Amino acid sequence: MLDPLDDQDSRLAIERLYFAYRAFTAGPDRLLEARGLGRVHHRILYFVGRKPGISVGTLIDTLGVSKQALNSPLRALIERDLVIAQASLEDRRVRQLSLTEDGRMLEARLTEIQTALLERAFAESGREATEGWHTVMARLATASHTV
Amino acid sequence: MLDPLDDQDSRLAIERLYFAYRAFTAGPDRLLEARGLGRVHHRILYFVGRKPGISVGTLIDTLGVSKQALNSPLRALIERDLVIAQASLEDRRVRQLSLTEDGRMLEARLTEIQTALLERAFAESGREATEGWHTVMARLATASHTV
DNA sequence: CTAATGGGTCAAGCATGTTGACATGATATT
DNA sequence: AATATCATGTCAACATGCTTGACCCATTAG
Repeated sequence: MLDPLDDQDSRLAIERLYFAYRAFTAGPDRLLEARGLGRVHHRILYFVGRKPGISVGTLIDTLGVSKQALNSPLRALIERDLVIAQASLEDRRVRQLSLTEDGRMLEARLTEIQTALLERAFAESGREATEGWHTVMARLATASHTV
Repeated sequence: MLDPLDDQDSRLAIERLYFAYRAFTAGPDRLLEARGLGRVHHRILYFVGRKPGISVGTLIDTLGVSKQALNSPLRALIERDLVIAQASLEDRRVRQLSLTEDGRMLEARLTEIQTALLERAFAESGREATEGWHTVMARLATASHTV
């Protein structure tokens, strides 16, 4: 086990996570802003890219927003031909969302910005540190369920 | 050097950072909401706690918001006797901010929530992983300056 | 004395979120 | 066939939190 962290160490960890996250979102934010898009659009692009054919309802649950909050940015993405909605074959009430070619390109660029940042930090830190990072982050990422 | 990350690994890292940060802010958010306070209030409490006697202008720069955006939440904290503003002795235009006893207590509780989360993840991950986490995060946290 | 500075405040505007209510078409139930 | 339920879309009203612009006061610098 570890020694208990003193106040200084705790705050150091808090600040590192805080500023790391800021750095992590700053790049995509700039690119999105140039197109008149925001973080919601980014999250939509990301999750639709992750799960092509995802339904609107599932997307709402994933993002944790109301359908009204989702509607406007989603419509914007569809109008810009970044996302396409197709009625499901099994249940035609359900609209299945997926990225268009343009959508895939934009999503890839956004993800790449973040990937580059992470990859660089990993490369500079070495394999062991990278593995440690993943170990800790995996626990943190699931902490919300257990608290 | 590391092998270049494939798409899967990159997305895993992105998602871990995303969800870890969500878990990290969820606890304080709940406590703050119960008092009618928001994240801005938290950040003010945090940075004033970090740098007692900090001026309003410096706080504005640190948080990266306009003075109008800072004004209302700061006033709320002062009215609730969590923060106290005193004219500087050298320059009486400058208001030096610090936490009251109540402010220190609330700030400590908020920080403790995050500390507990981090400390637990560190403890479960072991010393080496914790060091690796710090190594990577330190680089990420400063990445914004170099990009 | 005058200009610049630190800070406060009012106003208008925009973005993003919420809840409520209602519409529509498709599927499920009886 | 009639009806209920479901997935989704949309309009409206409202709250919040941010922005910029403009103007104020008190204090300090020149």
